[in-house]
Amino acid sequence: MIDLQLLRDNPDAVRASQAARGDSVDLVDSALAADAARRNAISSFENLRASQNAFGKRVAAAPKEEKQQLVAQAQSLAAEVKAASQAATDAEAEFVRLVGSIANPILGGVPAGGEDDFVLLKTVGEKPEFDFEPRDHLQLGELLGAIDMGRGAKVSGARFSFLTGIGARLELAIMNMGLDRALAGGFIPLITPTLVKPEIMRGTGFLGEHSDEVYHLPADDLYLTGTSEVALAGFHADEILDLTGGPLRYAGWSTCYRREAGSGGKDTRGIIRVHQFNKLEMFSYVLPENAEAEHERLLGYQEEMLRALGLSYRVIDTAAGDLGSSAARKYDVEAWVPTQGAYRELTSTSNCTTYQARRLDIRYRTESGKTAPVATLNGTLATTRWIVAILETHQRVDGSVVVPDALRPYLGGVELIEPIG
RNA sequence: GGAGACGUCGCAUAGUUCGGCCUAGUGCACCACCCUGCUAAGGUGGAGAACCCUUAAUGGGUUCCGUGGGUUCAAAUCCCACCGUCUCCGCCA
Repeated sequence: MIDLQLLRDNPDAVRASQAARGDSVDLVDSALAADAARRNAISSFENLRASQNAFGKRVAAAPKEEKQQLVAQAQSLAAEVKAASQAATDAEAEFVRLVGSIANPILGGVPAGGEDDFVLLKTVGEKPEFDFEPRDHLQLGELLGAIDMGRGAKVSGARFSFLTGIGARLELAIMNMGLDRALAGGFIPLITPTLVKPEIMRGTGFLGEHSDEVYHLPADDLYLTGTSEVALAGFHADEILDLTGGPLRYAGWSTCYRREAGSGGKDTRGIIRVHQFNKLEMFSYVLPENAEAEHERLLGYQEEMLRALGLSYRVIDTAAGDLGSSAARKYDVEAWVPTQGAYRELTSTSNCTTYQARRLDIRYRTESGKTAPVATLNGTLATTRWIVAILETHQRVDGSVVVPDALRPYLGGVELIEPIG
C-alpha cells in the first residue's frame, strides 16, 4: 500500500512511477476519485451514526409509555444508518482495491523500462578461463554424484531434483556459511513456516499479478511460500516495533516453492530453475530514513559471500518494470556462468520502503509518539542455485572441482571434489 | 477428529447472570509534575489503536472487547460460523 499522503499531495510522482514501471497511469486518478468517494461515504455514515447514538440515549432514558413511540422513530433512522454503513464499506473496499494495485513508487535513479533496461553498477572478479571445454553444472553434478535430475523427475516431475552425496553437503555448506556470516552481522536466525495464510501472502504482495507463480493448498486455504521473505515480513505483522535500539534483522532459513508457471521452456536443464530449493534470506525492519543505507548494507553482505566463494559477478540496478510491486529499488547480484556465457542471478535485494509494512500494519513510534510504518528490506544470502556457479567456476579438466577456501570448513575440510567411480 | 473451558485498549483483571446508567472500571507497569534531604512510600494529572472532519497549534466525531456475520431502536453482553489458547480423549507418521 502506498502512502496516501503522497498520493493526495503529489499524484504526479506516483504517475511518473507508474509510467516508469509500465503500469497504468490512470489508476492514480481512479484511486484519487475513490478516495474522495470513500471519505464522503464515511462522513455521511458517521453523522447518521452520531444521531442514532444520541437518539438511543433518549430511548434508554425515556419513561415506559413514551418508549414505544420513540422506538418507532428510531427504526427508520436505523435503516438509514444501515444503508450508509453499507455504502461506506463498499466505498472503502473499492478504494482499497484501487490503491492496493498501485505499486510502490520507485526511488530516484531507478531506470525506467523492462528487464533489459537495468543499470550496470559494477563488475567484479575475473571471468574464469579454461584451456579445455568446460562442463556445465549438470554434467559436473552427475560426474561428481551431486545432482540427480532423473530421479527427481521420477518422484516429483519436471524441475525437481535430488541433491545427492556431496551435492547435498555442498548445499548445506553454502547455507551454513551464509548463516555464520549473518550471525556475525547481528541477524537473528529464524526457521520459518513455509505454509502461510492468504492475508500474509497478500500482505507481502505475492498474490497480485504473479499469483499463478504460487502453490496453493485449497483444502486448507494455505499457500506455499516462494521465499521466507513472506514469513519474515509476516513475523511482525500488526505490531508496533521498538527500533530505538537499531534495526531488527533476521535471517530466515527455509525451503522455497515456485510454480515457474511463466517460465515456459527456460532453464529446463539442471537446477538453475526448479520448483523447490533452499534459501537463506536476510530481512531488516528499519526506520524509513535508514532504508537506503540498509539496502547498501544487505548488498554488501551478498557481495562478500560471492567474493569469498571466488565467483565472478556483476551488480545491477533493476529497471522499474522488473521490480516486484512492493519494491522501490532492487539490486541483483549475478554470477558468471561459464557454459552459458552469461551472468545469472544469485541474489536479489529489495528495498520495500514503507510499502510492505503499511499493508502488513507494521509500525514504530515516532518522537512525537505517533505511529508510522517502518521500512522493510530483504535480500538473499545463499541458495541452492549457488551450486551452479561454484561447480562451473572452479572445475578442472578431469571434472573435479576445487572447493573455495572459505567453504572448506563447512565441508569437513574437503579441498577437492572428485568424480565418483 | 471428539468433549469441555477460555479469548476485554502493554500485562493482569472487573463487566457477560437479566442488552440501555460501559463515554469499558480497577491494579501493575509507563510519562509529567508535586511532596519528602537521597534509587522507598505518597499525591495530582496524563496516557490505547484505526479512520473521518476541522485547525496555525487545536478541537470534534466514528469505529475497535479474538475474527466475520446475524438479531435489535440499541450488543463486550443474545444467536451462528470461523480462528486461536488450554485440559482431556481418540488417531498418526
